[in-house]
Amino acid sequence: MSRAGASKSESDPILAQPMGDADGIDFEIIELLFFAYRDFISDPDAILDTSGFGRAHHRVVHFVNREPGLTVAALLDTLKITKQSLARVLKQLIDSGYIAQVAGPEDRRQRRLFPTERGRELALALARPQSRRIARAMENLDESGRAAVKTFLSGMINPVSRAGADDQDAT
Amino acid sequence: MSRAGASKSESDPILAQPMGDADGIDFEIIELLFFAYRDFISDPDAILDTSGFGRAHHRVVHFVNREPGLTVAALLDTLKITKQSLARVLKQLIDSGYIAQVAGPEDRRQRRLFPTERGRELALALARPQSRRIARAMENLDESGRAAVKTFLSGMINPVSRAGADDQDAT
DNA sequence: AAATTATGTCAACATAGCTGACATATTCGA
DNA sequence: TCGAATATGTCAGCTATGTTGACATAATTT
Repeated sequence: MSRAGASKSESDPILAQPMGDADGIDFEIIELLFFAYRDFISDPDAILDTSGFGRAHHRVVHFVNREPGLTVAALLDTLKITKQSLARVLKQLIDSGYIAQVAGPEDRRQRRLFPTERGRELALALARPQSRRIARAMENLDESGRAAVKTFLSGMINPVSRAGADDQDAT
Repeated sequence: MSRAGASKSESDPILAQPMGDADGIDFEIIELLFFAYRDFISDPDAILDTSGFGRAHHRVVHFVNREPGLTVAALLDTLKITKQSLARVLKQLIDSGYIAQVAGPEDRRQRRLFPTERGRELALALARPQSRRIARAMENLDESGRAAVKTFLSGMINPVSRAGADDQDAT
């Protein structure tokens, strides 16, 4: 070897030309997505800072409020994290009265997750500024424009894998 | 006190009703953004795993390639992180020959950042699958639909603060 | 009764943020 | 010309949130 393994030192030539859409890549949308998401997430972050929670708590509170009675397994599948990761934040949310667990009526091994009043309020408070931001970003679009946005965002999402596809933490 | 401070225990009443668009909040778009971004970022993540870098490196390599000659201060401003955070990943990228520094021609205190050939290749490799995903998501949209997507994403971004606005780490 | 499933938990580790403090070189302003 | 301000680097320690692996318990299924 003489090149390849290069751990700097022998002065690698430098590129002064910006990488641009000319390279056949849609950098414009890539960056718009980066900045849009960064700012979109900063709204709830500011609120979270106050209450001592983080983004992980946000996601849990959100989905439990969107689908009360969710099982732990379903939540793990939605978030695509491990149960050990979830355990930490879920415990905090339960201990501080934002979420409650109820043994499954059919299968009593399950812990179905429900929001408390307090949990519902937090979820709404976090969603409010995000919804306002979305409304602002949409205000100059007509119906077909809004539909295009939904089509686009839906198209960015991986198709759901059927059946008992790949597990995350199959212990 | 008797309510309010509630640290669970005395059985908080549970809410079984899902929180929905009825609450005057656009949960549909909120969730589409969450899932879209999660999957969008998973493409480069898979590549990064191979090379031993992470998302932080991805962002640095990306912006240095997009704007060669960027100063450290400008990069910090784009990323909205602290210099100590940046230092870690930047050092690794420089040491392994993806990025090179050059003293500023005007102001020699500056370290202008440039990609090497190796760095350019990495940036392109990371952007490729993201661009493909975007193309797929756009394939059923006409020109006005694509324009709507750009308008929407642009509208989601915070307006740039003028002049020497708020600093991040004013040492 | 044995195997499987749903969940919880302990321990250790990695990444990528953060704050605070201080060092160095260079430039700018009085 | 000298002192202040600026651009950057670096040390040390903390936090949040992800990861693996191993093992425990209760309930359900076969």
